[in-house]
Amino acid sequence: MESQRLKRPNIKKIAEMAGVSYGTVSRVLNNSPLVKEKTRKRVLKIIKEIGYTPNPVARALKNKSTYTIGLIITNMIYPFFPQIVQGIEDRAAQENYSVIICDSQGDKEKEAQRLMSLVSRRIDGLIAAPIDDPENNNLECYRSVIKRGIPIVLLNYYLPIPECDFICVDDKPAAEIAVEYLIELGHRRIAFFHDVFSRSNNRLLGYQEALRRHNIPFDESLVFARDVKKEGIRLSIGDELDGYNFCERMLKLSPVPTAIMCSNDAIAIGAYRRLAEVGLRIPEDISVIGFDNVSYSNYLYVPLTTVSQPTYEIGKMSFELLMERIKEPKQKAKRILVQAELVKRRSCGPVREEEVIEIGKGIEV
Amino acid sequence: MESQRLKRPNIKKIAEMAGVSYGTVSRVLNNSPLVKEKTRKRVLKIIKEIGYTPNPVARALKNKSTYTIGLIITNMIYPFFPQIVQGIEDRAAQENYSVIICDSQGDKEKEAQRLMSLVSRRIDGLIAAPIDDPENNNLECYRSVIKRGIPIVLLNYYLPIPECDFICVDDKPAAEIAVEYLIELGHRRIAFFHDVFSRSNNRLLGYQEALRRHNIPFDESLVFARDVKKEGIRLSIGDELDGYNFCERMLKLSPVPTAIMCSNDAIAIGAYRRLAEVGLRIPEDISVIGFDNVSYSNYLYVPLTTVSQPTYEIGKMSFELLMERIKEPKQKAKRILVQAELVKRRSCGPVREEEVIEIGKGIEV
DNA sequence: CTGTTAGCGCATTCAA
DNA sequence: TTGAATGCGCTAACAG
Repeated sequence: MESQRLKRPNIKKIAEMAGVSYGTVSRVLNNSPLVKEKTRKRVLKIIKEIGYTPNPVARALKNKSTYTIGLIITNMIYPFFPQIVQGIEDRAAQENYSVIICDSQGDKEKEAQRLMSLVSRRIDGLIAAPIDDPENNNLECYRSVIKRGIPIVLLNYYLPIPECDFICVDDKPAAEIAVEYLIELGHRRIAFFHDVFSRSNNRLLGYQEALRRHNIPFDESLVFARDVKKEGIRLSIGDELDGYNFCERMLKLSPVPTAIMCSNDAIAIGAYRRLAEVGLRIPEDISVIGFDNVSYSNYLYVPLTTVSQPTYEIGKMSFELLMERIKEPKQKAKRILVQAELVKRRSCGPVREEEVIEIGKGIEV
Repeated sequence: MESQRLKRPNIKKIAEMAGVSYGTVSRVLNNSPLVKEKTRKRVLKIIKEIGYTPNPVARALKNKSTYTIGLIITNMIYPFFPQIVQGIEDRAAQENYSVIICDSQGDKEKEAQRLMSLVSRRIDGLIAAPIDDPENNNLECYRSVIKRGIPIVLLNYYLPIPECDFICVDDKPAAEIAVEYLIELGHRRIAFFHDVFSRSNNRLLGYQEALRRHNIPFDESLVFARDVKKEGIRLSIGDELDGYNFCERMLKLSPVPTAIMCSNDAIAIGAYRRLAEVGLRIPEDISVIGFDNVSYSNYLYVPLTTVSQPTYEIGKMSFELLMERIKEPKQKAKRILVQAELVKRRSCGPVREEEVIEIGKGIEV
């Protein structure tokens, strides 16, 4: 049963070798000023010589702090997350924290299981992107984490728990700026392609706000979304297909919209594909804007204008938020909205003069 | 200094409430048969009532096993990794293991630092995708991990440490099959676009092997690679630009190759872009094959034929390899090569009859 | 400044 | 079948 781990030197061994008590070694390790410089030097020398590192497990048992945080995300595959994780991990490493990664894969049971596992592991804090579904999330589980005294920084999706900090990109103005850009180019009939996340609702709000500001009536038939009731909540994987399908449906509208605002780049690339099949040129016939600025968006056959989120930075900030809260557990919860930025490339152009778009001369498929 | 953690019930508390000694509670927790059924029931009831979970920190201190593994990868952003991580994490969770994630970002110092941190945390094992550079890796650090008695499963890049297991996609035959497919379509002048990883050397080998088998002489001028000496080893980020540049250079060749084998999809999309600019049609004028089968590859303006690696499965397998080794530390190291698969889409077609390709009628850029 | 010692929560051995 | 006691490696309080 006992694992085959090698016997590692411990504090007693060091003490013995240095000819001091192990309390003294502990003081050296913790930079206590109550050690004579000479003794400290001697102890440090021995420590270096045999490559001793204090056992964090024992330390954690004593201190009730594991120097470990949990990170739970909805899906690594979604291109938003890897950089976030990178930002968190990088910042955490600087502070000697380790990050336990958990991927709920959008599955409520998995999320609950991971949450309990993390709690039982005595993590010092949690950064969590909860499952983005108001009707089917693990709110109570998250509450119980807080009740256990473990601070939480929420990412992307807010849960109504007053003790939690929250960080997210400010989607509404981001989308608003993007749509406004289209309007300035003369577009008035702008479609909106939706994914299943509530964040894209905020983007929709931004879209509507931009229209309102320019006195363009909101036309619900221009908003395309997956039918969650029929198809169930699925993760973002496969948004390309959604974009493709939305576009197909959109092209049956009359008149055809002259621009599309997509709630992510995967949707945009799906739309691109359908437009190409049908022979519509971007941006001459139709303009497209994406969201996320994924790496390939600049290399589509027409480089995509898209909204860029500072993902690495968000990761870094969320770790810093968590640190603050670990240090000051009682401070008022913060809600941080990060500004995104419109990256203008070639997929948007002035609206066409003529209204009628001819369809059907496209690439053979 | 002491963190504000809530006092959690411990084994003594349970014992007290159940009216037994805490040794008995421990036995219940560890499914010892030396407990009367009635006592067990009573104890379990109390445990459930107050939601007690044993403290894994204390347990680890006692058992010398933390039920934690380390995972170190070269870069989350590289699309290969997220699914690997997902596979590992998912499988680990099933076995009650936690995964500490580390991202070296291709930086040798970071990798060394993470490695030491992981070791000092007493992880039970390590899955590592080491920095892929024969002249500048942390071989000695990895050796010292092994010396500490911590087993390692190597991912992607083999380090000459006999105790390490190894798992990777079998790149050579994968590329070979892809190139063979092009040859069967009649192509004889096939370019190869390289990234900076040693794995793509194996793909190059596969390319050469396929040529050899069909008596096509290898022409070095058809192989395009970034000049690592001049530009330094950089991570895969930005491969799109490489693909674009390679393609630009390739198009100056005379005669222009009729097909391109790319060592990843990002390179392929960059090549696509350049081909579009110049008005070359895929696959009528030129065929393209990628590698990785990233999610968008099916949605390029011509769906990309590409080599698909079972990434999630590889993650899962690497965890299982590690488990085996933790249980049987002395067994002979395994080296597993996973087969990849060619996904045929629309980017490849029969070679053109005429040899001369006209360039310059492309999309205005 | 330094040595001694009492736990942290648990698994396990030894008695009973 | 159960209780008592020891120690895992460390920190911190106390005593000197």
